[in-house]
Amino acid sequence: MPELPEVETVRRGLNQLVAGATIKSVDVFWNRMITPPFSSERFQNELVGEQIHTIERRGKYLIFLLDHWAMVSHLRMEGKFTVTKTGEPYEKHTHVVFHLSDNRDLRYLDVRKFGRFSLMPIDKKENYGPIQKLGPEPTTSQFSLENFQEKLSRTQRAIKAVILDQHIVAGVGNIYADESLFRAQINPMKPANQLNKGETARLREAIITVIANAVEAGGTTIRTYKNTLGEAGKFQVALNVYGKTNEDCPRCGTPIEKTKVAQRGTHYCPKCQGSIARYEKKGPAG
DNA sequence: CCCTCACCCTGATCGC
DNA sequence: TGCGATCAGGGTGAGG
Repeated sequence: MPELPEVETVRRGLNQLVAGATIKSVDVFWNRMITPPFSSERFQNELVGEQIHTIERRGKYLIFLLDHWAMVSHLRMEGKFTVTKTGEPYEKHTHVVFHLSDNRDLRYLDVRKFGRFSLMPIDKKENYGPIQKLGPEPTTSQFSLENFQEKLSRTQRAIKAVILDQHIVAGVGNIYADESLFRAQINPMKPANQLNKGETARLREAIITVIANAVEAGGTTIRTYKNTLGEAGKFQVALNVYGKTNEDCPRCGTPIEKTKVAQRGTHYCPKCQGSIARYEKKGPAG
């Protein structure tokens, strides 16, 4: 499940492997992967002869800068890139193949077919709606405390739902949301507008630190996948709560609990972060 | 505007 | 052993 650190790791790998290469032809095997306004047919045709100059990232989006086009790629849940020699048998779940002029393929694999590609004219790349709407990158210089505080004060949604919202801050997904809230010792269900100034500052720092540490570790690898870009991360050894249900909290030894917040599996320490009971909606017991 | 939830997909795992 | 139900969750869009 690629979040910012995994996508950044993929970006670095792609820049090493395919920057400078030229696209000879493109095969799309799952048409829905290519988003409007362009059909998959147009997508394939427009990319012929384009050189890949560099690959950028914004939030969880990859942006391939070509001669005339910016190709935006989102890996969603399970998207992966591989680089292989042309002619190697396609692995299962191969949906898009960029044949390069140097006898290699850049291949896109995605078990669940959630990933998406789209094309923007290079001079209008800033107009790509989904990226325009993103919140700041989670770095000290871009993610200001004042802006974060202002956003939190305007909603009573659960704080976890808010930090997963890409319009508030870009790049945080389910793993790093849980880890950041644990680090800041804040309950995931706490209404955002109930965080005091100290908690808000702590959470901002936690998000910045957790993401930066994960980028440095090359992301988190839950399952290994040979020869796949960005899947040799080491951050999983640093996880404190994500996927640790019933294991001892590394801070206080209390068993980690799992619940659902904003339709997402949510791991937290009931002692360090407090019980969720006081935030649960009243209703029939069950 | 604010918020919740279904949907898109497949594979792994769970309960019986 | 089989088999249906459930879970996994990023982003979008429908609808309350």
